[in-house]
Amino acid sequence: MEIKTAVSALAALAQETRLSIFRALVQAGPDGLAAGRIADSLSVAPATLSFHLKELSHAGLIGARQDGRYVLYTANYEAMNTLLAYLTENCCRGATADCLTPAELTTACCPTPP
Amino acid sequence: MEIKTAVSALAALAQETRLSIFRALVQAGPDGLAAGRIADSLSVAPATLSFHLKELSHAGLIGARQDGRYVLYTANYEAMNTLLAYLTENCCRGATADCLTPAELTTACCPTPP
DNA sequence: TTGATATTTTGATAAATATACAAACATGGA
DNA sequence: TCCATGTTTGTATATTTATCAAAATATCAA
Repeated sequence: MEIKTAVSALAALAQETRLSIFRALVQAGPDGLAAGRIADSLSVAPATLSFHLKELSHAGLIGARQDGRYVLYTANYEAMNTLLAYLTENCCRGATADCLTPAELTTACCPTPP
Repeated sequence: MEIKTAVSALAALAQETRLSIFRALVQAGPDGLAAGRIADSLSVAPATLSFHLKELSHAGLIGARQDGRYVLYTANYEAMNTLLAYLTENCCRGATADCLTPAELTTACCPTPP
């Protein structure tokens, strides 16, 4: 993972509204959530929500698909897992046996089958 | 974990120099690294490095201890693990069996024995 | 005590960004 | 066509953010 990619992802998450959106999507699972439902549950104005969704999307942390008149957003689990692995990469240089391996972290959440 | 805590941690990491510093400390392990060694390896001016170390420290991501005329900085593994667990909390609401549990993530790297 | 090394603080500067809202626009379905 | 769902644009405002030079602090050694 490129450091610039990691920095954009972290910057996108470093804001309360966006972090809440992202966590809601992580918890929603692969089916995702319609923009309207996110707006309702977080009490954010539609235009403001769109702005934040775009930020997360640009950072590669979420994806979107049209479903009828709804737009369903989903967490990009692979991107998240890659970020987690990047943060802990080469942890302790292996000095502590209990640390998770990069492989274990890249499948931390909803791993996509190869 | 409080969302504001998570946001400060993410904001602290959302900068190239600081992310590099933090990753270097994660890899250095519990012994840590002297400020000077970090400055050398990243080619950052001392004052600038101090500024960034303080940011990371305020966010609770690193700690420091004096060692002779050196100051040794260490990653706060517990804070990092807590952050990872917060991001993935309640992932998929358990729909995917393979997801790591919060407990597994809070010991992702260099877990502190209870 | 004096000098040398290591690190932090301060003050100044310069550039940039970030968030929110209102209103207009686009798209899909009944 | 009309309504519901979302997105875009323009605008306003406030707030940071990163860096450097120079001075200050701290520890050790001669």
